[in-house]
Amino acid sequence: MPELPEVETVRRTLEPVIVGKRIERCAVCHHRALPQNNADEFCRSLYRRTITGIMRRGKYLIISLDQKLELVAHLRMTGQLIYRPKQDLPLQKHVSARFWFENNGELRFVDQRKFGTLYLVKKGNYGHIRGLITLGPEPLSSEFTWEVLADGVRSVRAIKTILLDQTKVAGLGNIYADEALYRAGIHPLKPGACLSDSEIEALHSSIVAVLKEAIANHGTTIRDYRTGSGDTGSFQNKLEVYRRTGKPCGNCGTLIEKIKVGGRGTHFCPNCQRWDPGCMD
DNA sequence: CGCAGTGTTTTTGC
DNA sequence: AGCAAAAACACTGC
Repeated sequence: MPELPEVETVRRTLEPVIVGKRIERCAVCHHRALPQNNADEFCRSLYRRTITGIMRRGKYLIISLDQKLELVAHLRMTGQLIYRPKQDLPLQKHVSARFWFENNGELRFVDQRKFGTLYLVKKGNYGHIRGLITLGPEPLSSEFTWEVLADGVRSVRAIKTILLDQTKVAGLGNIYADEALYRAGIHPLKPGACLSDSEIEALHSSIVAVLKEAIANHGTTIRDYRTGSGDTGSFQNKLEVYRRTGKPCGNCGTLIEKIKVGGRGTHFCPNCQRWDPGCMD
């Protein structure tokens, strides 16, 4: 489910409705969602805490509370964080955790595959959230220049694999890695070290552009992803290669192909995205 | 019915 | 260093 645009959309949709609210009760339905916290202690610590903000870093959501606490969430494949203003959320399968607020309203963590995780930490104490502390640059921040991308790309690994490496760029997943490479006209198997400066510049602007457009469209809903309001996104209608195997490329008409790169399904146009295996010589 | 595949990440062993 | 596979799990599609 959630890559940077989806997590950012959840952040933006939750912010106006949960910041300032006070948690009155909490329930943990799937204890594995808390890899580092005891469920009882977790709920006790959250009792009557007020939400003071919600931030995003890569694919992590960080909900700040008073008493210098932070609730860090990673939605992994199918996690949803949805706020409902009344007690009107119907019973549903796969509820991992529930947070009830004063004066009604509930924030619910739903996760079909149960890979998603919640951590309650003292502000900034991310020591045991390894994926968070090793995160690379935020692609929509000013620190993410094409030169920074060029540094990350210096490797014999396939460029698609590098884009999925969260220590090189934070927040790209399978959908937007494929879409960015298509826009930049770069074959997903091309070794990072083979990219020219102009290709890296094109890739850099493609990454920024596709992420911004996806956020403007509230993310991509294939199946499970929902915004913080429970709505689907719409960027699935604008995908150019992802899940378009066998359909014509919008640029040249060649049929989109699907291959495996680093164990992940990878979609590309064999005509627009070419690669000379001799580039490593 | 059975099995491969799915938006993520981490760990292990080569 | 980098790669592949496996592991968390539930469900869909062929």
